[in-house]
Amino acid sequence: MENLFEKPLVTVDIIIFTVVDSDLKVLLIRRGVAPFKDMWAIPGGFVRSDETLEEAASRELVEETGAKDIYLEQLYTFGNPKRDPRGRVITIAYFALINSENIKLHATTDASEAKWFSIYDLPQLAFDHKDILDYALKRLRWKLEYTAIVFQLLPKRFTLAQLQKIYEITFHKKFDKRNFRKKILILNILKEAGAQKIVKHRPAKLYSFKGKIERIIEIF
Amino acid sequence: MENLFEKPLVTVDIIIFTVVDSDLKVLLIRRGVAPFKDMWAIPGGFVRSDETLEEAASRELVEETGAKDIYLEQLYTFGNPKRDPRGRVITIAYFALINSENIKLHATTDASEAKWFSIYDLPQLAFDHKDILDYALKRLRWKLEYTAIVFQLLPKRFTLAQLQKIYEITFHKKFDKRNFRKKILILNILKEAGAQKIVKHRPAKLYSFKGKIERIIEIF
DNA sequence: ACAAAAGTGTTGAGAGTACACCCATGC
DNA sequence: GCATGGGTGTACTCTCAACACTTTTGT
Repeated sequence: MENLFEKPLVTVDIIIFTVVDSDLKVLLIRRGVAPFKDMWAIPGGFVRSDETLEEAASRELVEETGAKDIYLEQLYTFGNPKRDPRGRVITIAYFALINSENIKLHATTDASEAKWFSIYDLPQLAFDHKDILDYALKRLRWKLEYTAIVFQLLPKRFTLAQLQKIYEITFHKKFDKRNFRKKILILNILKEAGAQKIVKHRPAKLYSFKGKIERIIEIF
Repeated sequence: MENLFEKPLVTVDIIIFTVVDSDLKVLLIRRGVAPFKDMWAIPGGFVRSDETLEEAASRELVEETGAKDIYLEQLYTFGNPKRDPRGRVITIAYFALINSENIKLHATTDASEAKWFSIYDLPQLAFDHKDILDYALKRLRWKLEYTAIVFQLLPKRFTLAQLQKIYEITFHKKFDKRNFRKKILILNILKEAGAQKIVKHRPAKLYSFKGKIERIIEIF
């Protein structure tokens, strides 16, 4: 009866999404220890007693990617008593969006153990991490549809084609170019920011996101 | 350094909403012990080591209201290290929707200590429970707007006026009767289910929700 | 001149909004 | 017959989806 109220371990896991090479990717790490040794897993770690959950997630994010000031949002808390064979571990999952520019700057952390995987071509995952990832993907799609979160996946200046590409990748379907551009531009959230250089075809206009990002994302 | 990784306590808290007397209400309990003795708080309790988080929430729900098979959904996890003055307590908040019929059946649990409060007229709350409640209300509004969750707040058979009333209460504004009815009926999710009796005016048609509730609610 | 991607408008269908009167019942 | 809430239709606006050709640049 006593251990019925035993304290669980509490971790945060972070699903880190990015779009590179026309593909939606997620960062996974290879486990060095049992259980699930050598399998791929979502990065995470224990919550320290002096930090908030968001601080814990943010700290793990910096440890894995070196990237600071990244969009981070709490996803869901997974607490099935059997999810970790070693004992009760409750994990608060976060998801993070990082743009391809930041990746290139910081891809050097522990490179032998961390790798970007296409969301459409995943290895087998440790624990219940496949469920967590499925949930994260659902949330990402929803957020792209109903909020202005997409700009977290883009560099400061981008073309409308890049923007459209992100939607096509995450929703796994094509959109009509004219309708897409009309829909975005009518929102009046972009401002023109010069033009591409050094391309071997007609250079596209560059845009940047006008609003304070926080303001628009707060739809939820 | 050792207690930096001390295990936190983990609780679930449940925000239980209902609509009665043309008002949106939430169930609160009066605390019998310090800290915040005699203040009102969201019901909750510790997660046992053999149960899932949802089972813990469901168990607390039964303990507070006696009601089973109630709609329950995970809301958010609150883990600020200072949220409980006694030490680190992480709480996974759930929210539940219960219809007024069920309330009347089970309002007898520990009645001196539990009470329904209008969401628009709340007492001061213990801990960070006001934040949790604000968050729950946002989620409820969002869900009402974009999912078929409203039927969880209604008895099996209901009138369109009752349905409209719930929207007016939670969004705190009036809707046009003709447009509202058109919008609902065109969705083709209701079926007629007889008529009211014993009313002192023209009796309204009763409707019931056609779909499997789970199917439609899964929008998120 | 050709390859490659950028850029641009119109039409039709459906959804949302505004708005006011008659109907069925109990007393 | 009157008080109470129930029930109904139309016209306008706006948003969304379908659809194909011209423009600019580098080679």
